[in-house]
Amino acid sequence: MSTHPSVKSSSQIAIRITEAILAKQLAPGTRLGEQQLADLFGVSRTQVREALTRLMARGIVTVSARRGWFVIEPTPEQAREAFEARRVIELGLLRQARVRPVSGEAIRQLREHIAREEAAIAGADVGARSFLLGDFHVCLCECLGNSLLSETLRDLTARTTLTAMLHQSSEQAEDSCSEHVLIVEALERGDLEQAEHLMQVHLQHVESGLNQVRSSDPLEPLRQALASVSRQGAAAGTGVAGPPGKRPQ
Amino acid sequence: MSTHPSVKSSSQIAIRITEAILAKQLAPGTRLGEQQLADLFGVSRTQVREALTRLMARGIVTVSARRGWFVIEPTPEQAREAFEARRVIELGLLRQARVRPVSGEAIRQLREHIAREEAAIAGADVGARSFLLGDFHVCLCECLGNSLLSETLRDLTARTTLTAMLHQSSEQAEDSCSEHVLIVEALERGDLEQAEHLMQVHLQHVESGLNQVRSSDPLEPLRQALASVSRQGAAAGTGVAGPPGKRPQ
DNA sequence: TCGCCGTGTGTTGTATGCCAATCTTGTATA
DNA sequence: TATACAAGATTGGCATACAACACACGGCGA
Repeated sequence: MSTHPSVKSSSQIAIRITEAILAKQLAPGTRLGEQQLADLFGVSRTQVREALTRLMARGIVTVSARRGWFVIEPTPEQAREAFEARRVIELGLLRQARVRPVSGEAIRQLREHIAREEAAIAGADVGARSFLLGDFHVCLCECLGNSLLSETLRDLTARTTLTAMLHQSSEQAEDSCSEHVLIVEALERGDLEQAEHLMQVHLQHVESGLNQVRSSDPLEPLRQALASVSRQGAAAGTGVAGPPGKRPQ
Repeated sequence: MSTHPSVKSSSQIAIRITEAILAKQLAPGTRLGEQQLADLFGVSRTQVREALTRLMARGIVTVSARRGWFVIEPTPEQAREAFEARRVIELGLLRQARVRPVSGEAIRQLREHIAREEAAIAGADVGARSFLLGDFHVCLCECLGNSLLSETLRDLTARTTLTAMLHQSSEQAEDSCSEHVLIVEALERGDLEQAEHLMQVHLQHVESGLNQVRSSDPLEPLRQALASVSRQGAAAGTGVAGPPGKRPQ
């Protein structure tokens, strides 16, 4: 899978990178060299640049002039904004859903998604777990009938995930999953007010993890700078989009 | 300004195209030839492709394989989705704003924006008017403190504008502007519930314009196809894709 | 030893040329 | 009239070249 040369289009590359971030396989601040990625995916720099350009437009990577491309490292302020944006969208979504009742098919899909979450948690698959826990919100958005917003939400989720890595929030996977269950149950009952409340609380829980760290440890940025480096090495170890030849170990 | 070679980055090109769309200077379906734009901006195809790629990621243009790039032509269904997304975001925004009161500075900025709207309406500057009427919503979003969402909102506004052109909704500029006034006044009073209601109504008004047309005239797409061509020709007459030299009058 | 400065190296930014794929269009033919 | 075919135009993508710039390294002076 990793060095497979048959990756056709640049969008495939963008998707791979996004997935890697959502699965916590790419740490914030990771360098994404054009030539490196080109070699890895077996394409030319042209395609890689196109993919990175697209990701930049979505706010997932940044480019430092003539220095390179990097996975974004959200500042606490940016993290707050991302959560705020998620609150606006997800709560607004549930509120608007009052007009148009949730279909049974949507409920079924959400239940299926939660089943996958539980499987990933049971199987201790960290990557899949992280991905699915974030993807639930995207899935919910799609099930409520708005695929436009789901794209935005996916990007925001990526930011959130990166923030969580950077500020090492304690991801209580089981808690998140059970909260997802409660939300879907409320939706099934048609109790959208309750669903909205539960979502509010859920997002608050997710966000609160990093607030603790931030407020209690003022010299946290330094520790994180170092942690970021070590994690970068770990990412390369997985064999994924992390620099291929790079570390001779 | 038109063939000025000093247009540095591809983002400038993307911005120009976006502005042209928001100002209704680029009709939906307009062809955006790579070489054409390259000549126009005095850069190579490389830069143009980058800009177009970015716009595609934002859902403003599409590329038909080996046929060319085009300004999107939202289908009625897509138009509905865009409005739905705007409702979710803008109403959600106002609801979340209940927690954090609106600052006086924000009110001041919004009032200034409305003043510009009124000036554009009085001056009969169609481009500026269209741009400002749409930009109000983006501006509101930024004033309420979320620059992340404002980008998304800008793209959605672009879609909305294109929809309006395609289904030639009667843009009652004065009405929209006075509704903007009411919304800001509600915000100033701190009556966020009322502001939310007003926004709901306002968006409904904007959307309703095209529903009429769609239901009453089934062969509308053809007429629009021709209208699109004539506009395209007019745009090309200015020296191409529209934005730079603007109207030689 | 410490601090400053030139140089070398690596990476991106951009342009250019090239060629294949294929869509459009115009034309010729049955 | 309708179909088939050929010519032209445009994108899709690659390789390359080269400039601009950032950064690390090593030398030089104090």
